[in-house]
Amino acid sequence: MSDGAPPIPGLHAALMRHTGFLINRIGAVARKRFTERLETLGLNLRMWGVLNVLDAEGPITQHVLGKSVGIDPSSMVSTIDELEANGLVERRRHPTDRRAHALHLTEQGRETLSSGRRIAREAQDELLAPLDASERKQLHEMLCRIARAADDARVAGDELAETTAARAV
Amino acid sequence: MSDGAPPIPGLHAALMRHTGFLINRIGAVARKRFTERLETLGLNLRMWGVLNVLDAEGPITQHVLGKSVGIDPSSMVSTIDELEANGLVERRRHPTDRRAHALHLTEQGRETLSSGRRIAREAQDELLAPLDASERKQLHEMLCRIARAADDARVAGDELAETTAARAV
DNA sequence: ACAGATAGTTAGCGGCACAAACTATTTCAC
DNA sequence: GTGAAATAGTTTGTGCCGCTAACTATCTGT
Repeated sequence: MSDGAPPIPGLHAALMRHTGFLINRIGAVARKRFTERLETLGLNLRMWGVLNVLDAEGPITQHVLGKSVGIDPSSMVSTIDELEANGLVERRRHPTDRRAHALHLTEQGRETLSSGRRIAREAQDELLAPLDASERKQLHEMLCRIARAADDARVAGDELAETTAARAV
Repeated sequence: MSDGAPPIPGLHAALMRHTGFLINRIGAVARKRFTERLETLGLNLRMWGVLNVLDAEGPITQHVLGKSVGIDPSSMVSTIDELEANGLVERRRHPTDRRAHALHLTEQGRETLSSGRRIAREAQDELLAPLDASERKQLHEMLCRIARAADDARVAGDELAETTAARAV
């Protein structure tokens, strides 16, 4: 650091070589930045994900919601607790299943979501600043494929585990 | 869930739209998988990063190493502790600065690193399976640009903070 | 020689993902 | 129908990780 030119940059070439490292690192930065911005709305990442899916899917249960956002059931409890305390979501009675809740987005929830979307757009523009429009599209498409494949593998792994467990019984 | 076809996939469209969400999600999956595999070598992610940079940069101090890998000084202590306990790294005397350690990679460290590289290659191939060679190259190049920009912003932010602090004094 | 910066260490906090155990309810097999 | 197993939600606890603050030892600049 005392040398004139920095002998070692913040990101070392030996690590930049690995695509996995880059994704991991960028993901961490993106998460951190976006989390900071969401705080201005009283939201965290999980709450933001919940609002999005809830808006798209109408009233659903915590279980299904958790699957869609990638939150396990126990973490879902506190997430919904907070959202409900802030008046963004309501736990209503499920029409047919008395074990389950039907989660409803409130009007305020919808408003907060739309503010969140603006913040998300800003954060994304900032993150993808080095890319032009067509590159962003390419990147997005490739990431979609990777995410799908990774999720398929996860689901397949789950089913395999279940099958194995069943076989063991 | 009781419907025949799954009404909601593991990754919901409302979230897949956001590139930031995808990067974040994929980063988490990649991290998790790679971490599991590294366990077979008795390594975690931070230790793996340290070995890589140490191999590339020869003996350096913990401070400089931390900057390169993205580990803060306090976390670096336990990381090096573990590596030293496993005989992969040695804390030797720094030739000119008695406060600092000169970190050396041992022969065993080099061997473990090369096993780690094989594991990293496998994990990367698995993650990027949906992409062909030219797409992987494109993706990598774009991610490099994003990571550089993000890191530059971070450094600039640090310097701004320092300047502001200095001005305040 | 003294003030301030720097390298390393220790301790502790807060957030998060995950697992285990529990209650209430539903579903399925018989 | 009735009992067994599965499911929705909740509570509690555990371990990891990144971060901060405080401390000692040493270096640097004037």
